[in-house]
Amino acid sequence: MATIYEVSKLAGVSLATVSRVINKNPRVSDKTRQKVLDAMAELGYRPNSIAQSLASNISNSVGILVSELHGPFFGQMMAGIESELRAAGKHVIITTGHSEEDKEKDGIEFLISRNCDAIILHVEAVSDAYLIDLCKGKMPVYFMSRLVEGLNDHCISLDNELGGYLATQSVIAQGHSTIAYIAGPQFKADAKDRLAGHKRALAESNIPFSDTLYFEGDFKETGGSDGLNHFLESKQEFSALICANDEMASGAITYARERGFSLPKDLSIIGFDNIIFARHTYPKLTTIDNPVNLMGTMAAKLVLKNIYKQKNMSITHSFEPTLITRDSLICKS
Amino acid sequence: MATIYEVSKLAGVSLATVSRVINKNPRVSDKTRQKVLDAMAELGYRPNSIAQSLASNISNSVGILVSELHGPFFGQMMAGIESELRAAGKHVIITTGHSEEDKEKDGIEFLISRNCDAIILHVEAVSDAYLIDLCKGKMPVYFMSRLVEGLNDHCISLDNELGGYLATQSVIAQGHSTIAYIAGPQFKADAKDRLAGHKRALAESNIPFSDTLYFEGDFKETGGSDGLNHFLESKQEFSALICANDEMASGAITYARERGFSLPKDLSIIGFDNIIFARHTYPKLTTIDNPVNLMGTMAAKLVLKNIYKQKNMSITHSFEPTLITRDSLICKS
DNA sequence: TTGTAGGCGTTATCAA
DNA sequence: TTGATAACGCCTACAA
Repeated sequence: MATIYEVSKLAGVSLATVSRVINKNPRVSDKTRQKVLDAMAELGYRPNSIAQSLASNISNSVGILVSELHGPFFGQMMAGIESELRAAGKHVIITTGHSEEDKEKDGIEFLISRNCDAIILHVEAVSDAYLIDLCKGKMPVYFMSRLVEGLNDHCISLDNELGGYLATQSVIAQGHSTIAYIAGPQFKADAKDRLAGHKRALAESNIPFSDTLYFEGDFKETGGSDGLNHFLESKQEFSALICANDEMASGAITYARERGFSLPKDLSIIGFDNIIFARHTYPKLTTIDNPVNLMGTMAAKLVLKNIYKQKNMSITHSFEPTLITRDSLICKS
Repeated sequence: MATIYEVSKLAGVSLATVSRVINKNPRVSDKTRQKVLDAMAELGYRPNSIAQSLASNISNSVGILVSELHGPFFGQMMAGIESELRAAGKHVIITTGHSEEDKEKDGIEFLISRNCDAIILHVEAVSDAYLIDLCKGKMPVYFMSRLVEGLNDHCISLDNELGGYLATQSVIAQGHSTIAYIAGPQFKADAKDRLAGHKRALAESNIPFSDTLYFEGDFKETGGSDGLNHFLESKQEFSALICANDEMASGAITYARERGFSLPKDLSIIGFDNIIFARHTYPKLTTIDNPVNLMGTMAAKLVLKNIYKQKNMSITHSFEPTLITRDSLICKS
């Protein structure tokens, strides 16, 4: 592979001049620039990004930590981040945390050791205190889908409490008053917030929150089936089921049918996140939209603005969920 | 951040010695090694991976190009690749090609300019000739889910023809003889192979292939609904529908119900890929399993073996699809 | 507008 | 077993 040195020789100019045209420094005469460009083309020259990084202390890469690489939620998020960053010539280094504290810390270490210019984290298991500490370090850190106290400027987050409220309010509006709730893992902030919103909506309508109609799931399909099974075993009456995410709602729908339910007549179900697949359940899932793709691009813009000093980036830190009405939630008969 | 130089000073040894302990070179006395280790700990030293890369010409990163970051198929694939590579201390740089020739080439360029040690490609739009040419270059290249003529050692692929055959054979075995087929985009090799398998099974049972029962979809949900709509409009009779992937099958299922079908009684449907969600359609989707996650780890192992010279890596280049029986395919009544 | 020279933090080749 | 010292390919004052 040709180096800057060979280009300079062929073009008959100095290293510095070649470097200038590579970096689009305007202080080069058009004539010289053309000579250099020609030489680069002739040699098939490509800058060595590693050497650039070492010399400039900028790696043009941003680290991303997500819980999982698969799954509709993270897919949308990564797609949003990557497309925005890629368009700016930055690349993403992606790793996973699997929602486990050790693995998340491990992943962060990994990213830091890779000399990213910044890292965007979707962490769930690690504590706020740890993150606050992390932010004191040299590596710029940003958070997706998580609001860390005192670090608002570093966060792109969804108002999960409002989403939880919206879901429950919609259910109540359809005349339901016996409502089961399958929550996400309560060590996850968004799961906790959604539950809080649920309780607020309940309280607002003077419906007591009942422990026997509450189940803590795992945010996966199994959480939905396990939860529903739990409620069914307990012989509680309920006409609606709220799931803290769409995967659990899918699991619940599938399981409900296995148990002989006719949906949505026998049971109304609402989800959360509006993953792509939500419109392909039967009945089509009524859910709360989580604009995670948009939030991904926003996180990327935040990095572009703060780290790479790009202008004209208007940042929205906080997003609001909205109700998506489909067929799985109907009036209580 | 501390450098190797500061460590050497604190430990009272030379740069070279510190470098040796970093690289686990055994030609260092235990005593010296300990001194160095202590110094590193005291300074919180972390090797600068960029400098390492520049000096050693190894970046410890492998580039991945997938069509999309979202979507159940690519999620599984990336998860497989990443977990295997990450365990070996390598990192992945992920970018997208969107199944468009220009963008795929662009992504490959991008990855090459990033000095990856190798790249793993899931490309669909680019020609075999281009890939063969690419392989002549300096960058080691591997292919996921695609068999390039003459580059078998570089490929991890699925026998799509067999999968297509299996699907159709299963449908025929259930007594169906009027069978509609929604294919994937025919510029994609796997879509073409699946169709070939379909035709072979048809021929084997002396069922003529009918153009009027063929539709070329887009591998997305819309392909399923569009295709089914097309067949319905054409007033053809058919008792079974084969979709070349699960997303299209989902779309078809949803659309069939909108058109008043009772599934699977009125229409049997089979998919391909066995994405996670396939068990949550209604009826649960009978499909062909595509072990893409496993194939991802295999691609990673291939790189680990060939590029990073890891031992004990047994490689399987070719995978076989299997039938997954659920509820969407039943006997012709 | 262009060139010179030092430095970025390691690895690797020789010697010792 | 250890230590000098020259790469690695590029950026960036500083000088001209």
